[in-house]
Amino acid sequence: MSGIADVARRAGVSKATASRALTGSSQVSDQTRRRVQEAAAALGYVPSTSAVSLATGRTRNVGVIMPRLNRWFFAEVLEGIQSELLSHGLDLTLYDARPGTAGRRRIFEDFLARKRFDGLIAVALDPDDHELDRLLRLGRPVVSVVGDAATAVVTLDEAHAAERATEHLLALQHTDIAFLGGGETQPWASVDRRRYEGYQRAMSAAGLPSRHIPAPPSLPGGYAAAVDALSDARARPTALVAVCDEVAVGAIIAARRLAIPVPGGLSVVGIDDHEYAEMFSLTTLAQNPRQQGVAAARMLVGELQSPTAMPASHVLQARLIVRNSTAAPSGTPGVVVTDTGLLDHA
Amino acid sequence: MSGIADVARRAGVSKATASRALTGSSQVSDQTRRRVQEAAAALGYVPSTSAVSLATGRTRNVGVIMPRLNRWFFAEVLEGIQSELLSHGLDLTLYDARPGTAGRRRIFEDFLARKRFDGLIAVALDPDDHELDRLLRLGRPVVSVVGDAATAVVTLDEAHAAERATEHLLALQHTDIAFLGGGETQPWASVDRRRYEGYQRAMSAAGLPSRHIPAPPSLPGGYAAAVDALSDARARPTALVAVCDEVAVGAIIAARRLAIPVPGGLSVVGIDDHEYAEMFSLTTLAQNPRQQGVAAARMLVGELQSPTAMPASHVLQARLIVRNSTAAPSGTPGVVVTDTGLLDHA
DNA sequence: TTGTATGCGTTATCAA
DNA sequence: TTGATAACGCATACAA
Repeated sequence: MSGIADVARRAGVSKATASRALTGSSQVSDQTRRRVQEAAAALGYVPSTSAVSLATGRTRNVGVIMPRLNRWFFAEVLEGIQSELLSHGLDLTLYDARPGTAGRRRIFEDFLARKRFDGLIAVALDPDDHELDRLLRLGRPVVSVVGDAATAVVTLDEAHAAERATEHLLALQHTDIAFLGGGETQPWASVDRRRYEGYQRAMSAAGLPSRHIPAPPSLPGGYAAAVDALSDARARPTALVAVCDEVAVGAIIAARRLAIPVPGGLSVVGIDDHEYAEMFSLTTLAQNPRQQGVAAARMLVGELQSPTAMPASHVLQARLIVRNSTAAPSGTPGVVVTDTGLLDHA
Repeated sequence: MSGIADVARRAGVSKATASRALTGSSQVSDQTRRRVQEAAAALGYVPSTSAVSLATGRTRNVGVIMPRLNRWFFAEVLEGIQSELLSHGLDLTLYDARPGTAGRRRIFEDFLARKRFDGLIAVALDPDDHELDRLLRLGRPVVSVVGDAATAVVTLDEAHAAERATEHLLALQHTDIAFLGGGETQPWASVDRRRYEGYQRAMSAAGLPSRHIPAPPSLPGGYAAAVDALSDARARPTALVAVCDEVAVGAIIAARRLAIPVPGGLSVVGIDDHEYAEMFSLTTLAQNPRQQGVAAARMLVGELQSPTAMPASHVLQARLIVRNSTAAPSGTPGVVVTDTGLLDHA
């Protein structure tokens, strides 16, 4: 409850020197600085954030806006951002902008305009033109995680990740490879689209036709779509590139249910290296969303400390982790697929 | 960029009336109010939050503190809180206070003390005495989601939920029922402990011994623990009460891997009604964390609008959803367990 | 190195 | 109903 005036009085100095001693900015003699600090500690002085903001124009707060919270990727990114901001003494205010909701409109029209933050991190926001405009007109630095810039950006090379996932299957001699994920008709999330493009690129480079099986981006979504797509033994592909690990795991569970051995009868590769990937022996292209959060926060903090031209770009590459959900298609000469799906070179 | 002075000038009134007209507090003639509002709209006037806070002492912001973000329960609660706050025009600042970390200490020592919020929502925080003290001394209303009060609280009746889960199995004639979850030695999360107590209560009421199988509170955790505990066919229980659905699903996957039919050879009941529950036909005691978030936010907002004595308590009861992961133990007279696990009365 | 005085953008008090 | 003016709690330009 005590203000800087109290601290100043107790230390026997003016408010101005007290302020200087505590913010560490200007020149203050070591002795008085110590006295002021002791007084502040003794009184349990905590500066009023609103007064500081009003006087300095800085909030010491960062906004984070994302389309949802309850998916592995988003939660991980958020934790990464949070921990990095924490270490800089910055607060985090969160905006949950689910696409197509009134809440999202409200956020863009009202909440962001309050500019309660020094900078903004947008995670997989996929803003439309109007929203992007709003974002940029804020006059605050913006860093995106996932997305195609216009702002500074930290992102996985989505297309390349999917391309390499596909190439992994191609190298195993698969030719009938389907992409599992993405919507049926409604507009795709940009991430899904880019991953699909990577898959297509690899397929056409191999002279093979693409094949798309729509699936909602969740484990149950992948499960349901896979149960459907895999039931017809004659028509089903020998391998799947899943849009993400959750969908991939859903597909593996579906295969088990249909008594299709993985990887003996079906290979599945994901993208993410999700928390569940190891348990399901899922071959995947690993990314590290937590690290992306940290990187984005760090980028923003740097920009706040010393403003630059901005639009930096930080593109990360996924790392292939081969586990036991991928193998050569059955019948491939030179390899034997055992019961347990282990691959033995004959 | 334009302030209330600009609005006042454009409307031809003083700053004071402009403020009154916009905040809607005092008496202003309809005509001037309209003029002021038009001026504000024309200028795109947005009040400075720090100035408002400094003048009023209110931040129009709510703090949310939770021990983690990347679990279904927490993400759902957070989404519920967020959406409710949004509809009241309140901002949300998030504190990720993972137990035992330096970050958590920093949050309690520094961040909360800044009092950037009018009130606080603590989700499954399990604060120790020192932390609780800090929380209460803040001089701001605190609402907990999950937890044993000292603050106002919105919570599931955890013990009763577990008790009913156990009773469901007892009614099916199970006698060898184990509790899956909770730590080996390290202090349990309070939720886990309370659920275990509910299980114990039902077991001893039935004159049966309790049996505890430790498992980390995650799907892979439940899987690993169940694989371990179920391998010995003679020693394994006929039914499991899982501490939560994620652990329950892990156990179901483990059972499938061990070729133990569910529910034919093993019944599993969870608590939550997680996103995955339906896909795995999991019998469970449903709670609605999103709704709990909404309720907590609503409670806090009410308290902010008209302060009361506080410590209200809002205890919710779980709802039993019987799916297909529970059945009578094999060999029970009067029932036949079919291949697919469907229960037929003979 | 320190103190004085002013500004930050509102709301709130007091007169008119 | 309205207007002038004083807080709100701090940082900072300027003067000493």
